[in-house]
Order: sequence, then C-alpha cells, then structure tokens
Amino acid sequence: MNKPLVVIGGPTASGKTKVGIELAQLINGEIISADSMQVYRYMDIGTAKPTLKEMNGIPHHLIDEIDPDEEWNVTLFQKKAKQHIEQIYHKNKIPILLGGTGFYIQSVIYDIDFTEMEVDFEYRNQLQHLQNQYGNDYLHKKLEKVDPISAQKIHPNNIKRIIRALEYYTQTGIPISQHNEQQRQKNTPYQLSFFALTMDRHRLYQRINQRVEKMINDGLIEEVQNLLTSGYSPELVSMQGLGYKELIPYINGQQTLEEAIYTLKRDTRHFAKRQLTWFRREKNLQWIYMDNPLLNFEEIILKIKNCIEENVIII
RNA sequence: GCCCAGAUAGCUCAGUCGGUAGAGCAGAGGACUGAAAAUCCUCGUGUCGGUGGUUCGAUUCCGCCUCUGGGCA
Repeated sequence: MNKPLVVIGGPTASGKTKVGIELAQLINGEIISADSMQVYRYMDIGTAKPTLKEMNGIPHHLIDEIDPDEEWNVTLFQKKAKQHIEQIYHKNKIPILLGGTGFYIQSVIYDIDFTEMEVDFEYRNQLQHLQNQYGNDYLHKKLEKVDPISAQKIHPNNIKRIIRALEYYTQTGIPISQHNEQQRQKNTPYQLSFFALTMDRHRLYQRINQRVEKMINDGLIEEVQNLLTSGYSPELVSMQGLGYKELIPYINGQQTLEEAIYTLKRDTRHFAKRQLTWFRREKNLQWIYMDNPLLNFEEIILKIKNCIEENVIII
C-alpha cells in the first residue's frame, strides 16, 4: 500500500506558502520545500522565504539548508527529501511537498533514479572551452556520434544539456537518452495528491510586480549587497536566482534602479510562465484557481483537504 | 505665427529607388531526468496619422489638415 504524499506546486506568487501552512495544520502535515533557492541561507527576501512567525509552528524542511556557495542540485534534493518523507511517516504525519521547482517535484514523485556519479567540473569546463573555440555545432556533432537520439532531441544551442549528455555518456558508457527513457516509464510509489495553484495570468503578473516592489521596500538591495560583501561571487548558482542577478548591475552602478526593477519583474514573469508549462504537462494533477470568485481562501483549503481525504483511505 | 524633423505591430524603431512591410523588446506556446529562479526552441497583418491629388497601382511622390518634438519670432 502506497503511502500518502501531498504535493503543492504552482508559479511564483500564486500563494503556495500560505496554502501549505494552513493545509498542514488541517491534515497534520509537515512541509518539505521543493524550492531550489529557499535552501540557501541569507537569501530570504528575494526567495520569499516564509518567516518563523508565518510558519506558525509547522515544521519546514529543506529551507536554510546550505550556504550560498555550497553545491546543491536535484540529486541532493531528492535524497534529502526522501529522508524527510520517511521521518514524517515515522511520526504518523503527512508529508507535503511544496514548491515551484517542477524538476525537484518530479524527481521525488517518480523517484527518478539518478545514477551515482560525481559531477566532473573539469570535463564540463573542457567542453565549455571547446564550445567557445569551435561553436555550438561542434559539441552537438560530438554528441551525435555517441548518442544520436539525444542529439536529435537537444537543440544545438542548448549547451548545458549537451554538456550533461556528453558527461553522462563518458562516465557511464550509456546514452543519457536511454536512461531518460527508462525513467520516464516509472509510476509514482506514493499515494499522490498533486495540486497546482494558479490564477488569471494578468492577476498573477500584477501580484508578481507588486511582490517585487515589496521586496525592494523590505530591503532586497541590502540583502544582495550583504551577500556580495560577505564574499559570495555573482558567478555562484545561488546568485543566479531572481532578485540577485538582476540587482547586481544596479549595485555595481551599471544600471539605474528603475532598469533593474523592470528587468527583475520581467524575468520573474517569464519564470512564472515556465513554471506553468512545467505543471501543465503533469496529467494527474488538480489545478486550484486561487482567484475563483466562488470560493474564499478557507474554502479553497477545505476543498484541497477533501480531495486529499478522498484519495487517502487511512490517515 | 513661421521654419525644420517626426507620425509604421502593445513599446522602441528599421524599411519600401511606387507593386500593401520587418527587427528588438513586451506577449503567447513548448522542451527539460545531476546548474532547473538555470538553459534552450517556436510564434510577427498592422486602416504604415487623416484627407485629397498624380498613377494601372500610394504606406512610399505632391498638396492640405491633425498631433508630437525642436528651433525662430
């Protein structure tokens, strides 16, 4: 018998945090954050991390887990998330996987098998150099020789994907396309209740714009400034997060604040759009319209709770 | 009041030696299996300001009008 797992996804600024906390109180749950940026310490305002007060006593996992210069990726996330899920079952509580990083969510709900291997930064750099020297098509052709299926699927300009595919092949001797195909067949090992929050696109964009303004008022500039002063390089993966990479040009005097805010709002909108694309392809998921005029917030939470109870026989 | 320069896609603009037009941005859709808030792909018909004229044909040339900059009074 599969064990229950509640998943709440949705684009940024759709209201996930609040829904998660309210729901956790109702169903005796704990929250595991599936957010690739909230894991980092000292990055609070830009990642819209819930405050201790907002958490209202509900345990949150995988928030403030590492420093901004530590390595983090899906594999590490998946491993930790699975551990937390087990611990939560042990307490007879329900795990709630909550966040906007579709890939992270997928890695857990389908229990994707990431072949044990070290990230070979040297090899990646080496390929990067080849790309700089000979152009995008060079790497693509290189991939075509060892893994034609991947070469066909991955666009020649998508350097990151091509490098990963090549890395996978050189380390395992197996084309990554073959591995991906196997993983795609997998069913979830959980009793899944998967929800994605959404709302009218204009409303969502309005909320995003307002939220950016609020972040600036709440001291986002100082937060980015502090990270830089603490020695965290703009090159870090963590510093590619929304709100960080956009404000650095302003802090360095290369852009006006107005320009930086414009870019940040725009990039956040683009991001929300990509998140929606991610969730749309998931079939066994229920969309929750946060701007449904017929339901207020409490009713929405109750609706979600009812859906979960229909799904889960024994709680 | 006069002179000059503009008026073209939601925005900024290019262009048509006269045969009804195209970039960037915005926006929309999609991909994603160890960087994922990253990375990448696809999608462009709009009274070419209005109105007369010349012409087989005008967004393009000419006249007038309206609006917006700038200059001179």
